[in-house]
Amino acid sequence: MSNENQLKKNGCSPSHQGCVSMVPIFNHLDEVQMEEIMQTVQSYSFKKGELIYRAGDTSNVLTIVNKGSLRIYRLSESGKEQLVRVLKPGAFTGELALFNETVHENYAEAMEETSVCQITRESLEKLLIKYPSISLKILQALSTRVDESEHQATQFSTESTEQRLASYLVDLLGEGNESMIVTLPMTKKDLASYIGTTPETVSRKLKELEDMKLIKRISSSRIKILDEDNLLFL
Amino acid sequence: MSNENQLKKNGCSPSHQGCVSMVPIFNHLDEVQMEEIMQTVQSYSFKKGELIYRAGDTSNVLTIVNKGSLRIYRLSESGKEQLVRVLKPGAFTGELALFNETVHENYAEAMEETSVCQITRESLEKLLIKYPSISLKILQALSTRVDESEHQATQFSTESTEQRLASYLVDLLGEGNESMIVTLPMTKKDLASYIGTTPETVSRKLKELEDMKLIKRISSSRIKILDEDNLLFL
DNA sequence: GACATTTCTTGATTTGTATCAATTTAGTCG
DNA sequence: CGACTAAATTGATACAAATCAAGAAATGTC
Repeated sequence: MSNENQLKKNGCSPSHQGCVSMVPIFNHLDEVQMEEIMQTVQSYSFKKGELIYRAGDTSNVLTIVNKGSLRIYRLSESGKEQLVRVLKPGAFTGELALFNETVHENYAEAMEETSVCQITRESLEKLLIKYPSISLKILQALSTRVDESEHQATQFSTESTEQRLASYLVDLLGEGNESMIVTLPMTKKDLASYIGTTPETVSRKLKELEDMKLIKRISSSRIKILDEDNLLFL
Repeated sequence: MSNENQLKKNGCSPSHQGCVSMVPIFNHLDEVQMEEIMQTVQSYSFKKGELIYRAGDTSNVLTIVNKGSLRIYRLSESGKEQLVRVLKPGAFTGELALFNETVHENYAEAMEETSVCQITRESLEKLLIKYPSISLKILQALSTRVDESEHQATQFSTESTEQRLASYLVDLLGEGNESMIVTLPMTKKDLASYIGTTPETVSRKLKELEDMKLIKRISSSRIKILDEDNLLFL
């Protein structure tokens, strides 16, 4: 942990109950088993802007988001920052350093007041042996992440900024959102970093999409999707 | 399997011995255990250009490369192809469709005469329960893949084509290659697709790097690295 | 609620890279 | 081996998006 002075450990708070019962990698187990896992899990909270870990740190814990959100980002060789993904409750990070006994390659930063649970390598390995279904859940999660990340890489290398922005908005919309209104979960600066462009270009492209009557900006962070099909068809 | 007529199944050939004893996810086990796994594994071979699977296919097997190489690529929404990675002996693919019981999102094509081993979901799940260390190996491999893919996405979004090409060449060089000569493992067309550019630009950038005395082209597919440090420092 | 600070937007300009077109080179096969 | 096909190179041009700069809006703070 890179900033021990800043975190609050609350070993027995009820908050990490949720942590176990809520996350996909554990919540398929029964009550007794989850109770057992709770004993092995530590809960911490971070204030906005605090780092859970940074690139280069060694670590032997898996970090699971309980409440709030984490910003996972990388720095390129030339020092530019790229937002890799945003972790919402139930998602985990730190698997690279954990499973490969190596250092972190990315940064995890609290985007708001955020509480996380951490489980050590030893505890997790014991659990994986005792409950192989947990392995399967983590394998599912990781293979999905590989897919998402490769999808993103493909978009970066083959699609225009406009297309990437448009499909990001449609992704945000998700299934069966009647209102057709999406709320941007991050600043435009982070959004730009996430889709691999600059804030200026995001601003301009949003205006273009609005001019084309594909979207309508409701407020600075709320956007109404007017024409989902043509957004994907750019 | 998308082209059953084209593949040759050779159930009892010695080739899939190697398949098990060679791959990182199994070769830490002892002889008897590997023998057991060999019983559950099927071996197939593919000719150059044949597809092992395509996007949209359902599948319940994990495919492990035994000999030869596979080209894993994706098509973007707009139909452009992007080379995601090249699988060499010991590497595996198909985990998304396997673990998530969903369809493939990418294509796997033999780059040359290639033999693979396949293991079904049922067999693998039994093995994972019996030998949890296999889970750990797969978790290691997948978390490394997530890291590599996110690294690539970050490069796409933050680095210039020239920098991406240069760091690709340095990556190819690897550790302790005395000769400082790398051999491109794919056509320039595939290389262009892999680093997210066009063949024309690859050609031009290689010339620029040569003009800068950072590399020297020996033959069409062999390149001598003259100045590793400055290649990374572009 | 007014001030300060960051974020966002808009404009003018530059630049990197894609695209199109034409050779040249390399690879393949009868 | 020469003919054919695909791959690679080179040049000219077009264009998307980054950069630089400045003002507007939003957000946070005392």
